Amino acid sequence: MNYTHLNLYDYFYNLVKQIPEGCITTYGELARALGDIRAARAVGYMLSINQDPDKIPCYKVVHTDRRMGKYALGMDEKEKRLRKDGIRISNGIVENFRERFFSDFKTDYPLKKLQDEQENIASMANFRDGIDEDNFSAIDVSYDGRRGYGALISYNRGEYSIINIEMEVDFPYIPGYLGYRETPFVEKLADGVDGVLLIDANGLLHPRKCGLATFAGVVMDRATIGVAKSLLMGKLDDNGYIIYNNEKLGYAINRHTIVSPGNKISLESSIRKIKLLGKGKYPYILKQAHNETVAMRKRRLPS
DNA sequence: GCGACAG
DNA sequence: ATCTTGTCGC
Repeated sequence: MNYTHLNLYDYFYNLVKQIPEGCITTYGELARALGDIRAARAVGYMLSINQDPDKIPCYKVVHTDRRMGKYALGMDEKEKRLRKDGIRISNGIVENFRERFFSDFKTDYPLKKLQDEQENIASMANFRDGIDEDNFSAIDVSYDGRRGYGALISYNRGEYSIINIEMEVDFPYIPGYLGYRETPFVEKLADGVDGVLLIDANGLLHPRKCGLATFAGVVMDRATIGVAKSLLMGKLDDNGYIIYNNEKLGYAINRHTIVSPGNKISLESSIRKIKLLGKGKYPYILKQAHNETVAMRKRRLPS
């Protein structure tokens, strides 16, 4: 199963280049041009790692409430560049915000298209048991800017083994779109390793029923279980289940161990498996995978 | 004004 | 996730 490989960084920086001379826009407006207001923080993040502030004019992006916002080259520099464009600033507030506000981006709202794709992928997930659960692997990824460090720790046929990889990412973290960021790691790490994949994320417990565990599970036609450390959405009922729109989508083993099925496994089996593995706590194998990715990243940091 | 917001 | 340029809703 294939899916859209979109370089959201490139797409985004091209949107920023569209802001006309003498105009400003907001983080939120750029997020809407991407297709989802929930990308607003990712907009700030992508601007913060902008490698070319002269060609990609991120100084033109300000807060919705007219505050100037931050700038990697310093607030004074942002104010200076804005003033040069005729933007009036007083006490860090944009005075002529209204007449200089630009929102007419030429865009095809890529995140909306990805949402449609997620719904389609979700419709292909199945939650029937049948896969051998005795062999399993845990996957996690750490980041340093656009560089990602992924690790897989597997317990197969009584033996532990570890695989790690390093790749550049072309998609930032945006709540609801983790599949597009991390599926490439899952595919590469789990290729040739059999058994159930435990993924540090949600599966069914997702606004479009397509968290990373489901997304990657369907793409790879593999059994996956999502084990998140915090609640993305929904409410806990009296029995520990997580309910969203009157549907049971997940289960909280504890406050920091949120289980939802990804693909080719039921919610009940997912709960049983993770409860057993972690003895009611966050499974150690997932913690190990996380520790490994952090170690990889620190090893690579400039010495 | 404070929390939500997978990683 | 890292230590970092947000927004909305209660």
